[in-house]
Amino acid sequence: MDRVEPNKGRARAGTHIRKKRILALARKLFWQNGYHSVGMRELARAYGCQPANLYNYFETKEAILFEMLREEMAKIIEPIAHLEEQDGDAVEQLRFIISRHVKAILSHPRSGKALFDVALGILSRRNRNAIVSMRDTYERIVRKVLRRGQEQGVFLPCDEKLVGVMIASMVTRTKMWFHPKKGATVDELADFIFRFVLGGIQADEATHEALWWPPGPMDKKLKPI
Amino acid sequence: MDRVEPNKGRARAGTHIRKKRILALARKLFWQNGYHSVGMRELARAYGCQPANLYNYFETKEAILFEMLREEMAKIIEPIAHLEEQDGDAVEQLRFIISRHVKAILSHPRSGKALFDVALGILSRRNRNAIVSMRDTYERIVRKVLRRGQEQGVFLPCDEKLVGVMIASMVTRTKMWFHPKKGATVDELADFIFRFVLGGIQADEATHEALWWPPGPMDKKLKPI
DNA sequence: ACGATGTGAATGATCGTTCATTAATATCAA
DNA sequence: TTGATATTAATGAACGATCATTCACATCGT
Repeated sequence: MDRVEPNKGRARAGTHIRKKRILALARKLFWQNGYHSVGMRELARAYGCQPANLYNYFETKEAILFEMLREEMAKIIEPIAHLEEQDGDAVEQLRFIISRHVKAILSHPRSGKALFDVALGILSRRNRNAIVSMRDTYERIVRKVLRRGQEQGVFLPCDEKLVGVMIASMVTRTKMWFHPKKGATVDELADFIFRFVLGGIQADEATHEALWWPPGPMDKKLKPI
Repeated sequence: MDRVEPNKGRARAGTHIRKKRILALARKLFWQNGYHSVGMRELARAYGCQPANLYNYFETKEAILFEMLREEMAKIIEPIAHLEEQDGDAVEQLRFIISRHVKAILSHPRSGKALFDVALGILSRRNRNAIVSMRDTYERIVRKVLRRGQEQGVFLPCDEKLVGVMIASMVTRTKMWFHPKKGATVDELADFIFRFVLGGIQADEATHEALWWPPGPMDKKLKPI
């Protein structure tokens, strides 16, 4: 067991770095075993202290989950925030978004459970709103880029919301199955998803045209939540 | 509260249909609130009996989860099982697979948590193997169809495993966000995903060609778990 | 002295599960 | 048809375990 040796009673070593240490451990354990399966006892044991001590750094267990999710969402949003208003090649912007998103998702260690979705049901209304708001920001940026691409004529007329959901679905799920050891690297995976989103798998151009031109009756109609 | 009135002490009214009633309630509650959040007490209350009585029908709480997942996987696999060996138009077969999968995913009521992935970590090794085996069957069928399409020349040369994962990612995640009330119907959603998989969102044919022909270095290399 | 850091024991709640027991019904021999 | 017996269905109380959390107190650096 990789328990950390805490500075026993040693003050002024920095509350901040201790919080970060605990957060890093929580992130690892929560992703590996799920929020409900990881108790404060287990987290304290990994950190190397008694459970009670954790409450000197976080008010509740939920607060740990919240701060962790906030950090992760920030890591996803920050690199692409400038794309919301900035004009430019929409294709390259989409490539950038997918690449950064995949890297953020696969940055902290190994695979894990579907923590994010479970978490939204655990958080208090206030905390949940904060996380959902960040997710909405991500979705908004993606949609802006998708719309920009349509205006530039490089993307087909399509429902940006729906396409955005599809992209997020594919990217977030990589956490469940991707192992960089075997097969491709993270960069190659991101590149694959990007190209898959752009061009699909269809070889026949004529059928491609027939399917997507003119836009079907639902291309502009879908209203996902 | 929609509690069912059990046949109090009335024997021979059918163990089987009672198990099915409990299973239906468990499915609803597990998807709505998550496995860990739904206790045997809550399930018993919904069914209209004491918690102890549930153990006349299921050995453990995990057994309920397992049977429920087995049913759901069967509902996904059965309609497409014949496609594994049967030759035919791969495009239509893929359309059929996606359509059936979406319908199976969205058949039982409303939205919910990411139950499936969480569940795999809860199940015993034996039960987990059974479910994973069914999931593998689904993946195998999809890959067969994707390969068939490549041989027929209607799909681009690509990694069937990777494309299969992408399709499953998009479809399974619909459960999280799709509401048939607003916007499109289930059929329209399935059609969208199908067309998205086929053709992506790209408008420019030249770029499409450049991106996908010849196949990139990783198109045949990726080895997802 | 004071605040940061950590302990150890205890809290009430909830969890899945077990137990002995009862009521209603089905089965079947006399 | 009746009475004995077995089976199914359900009860209510309790079990031990674990959960997040609290509290009073100790330790140590500055």
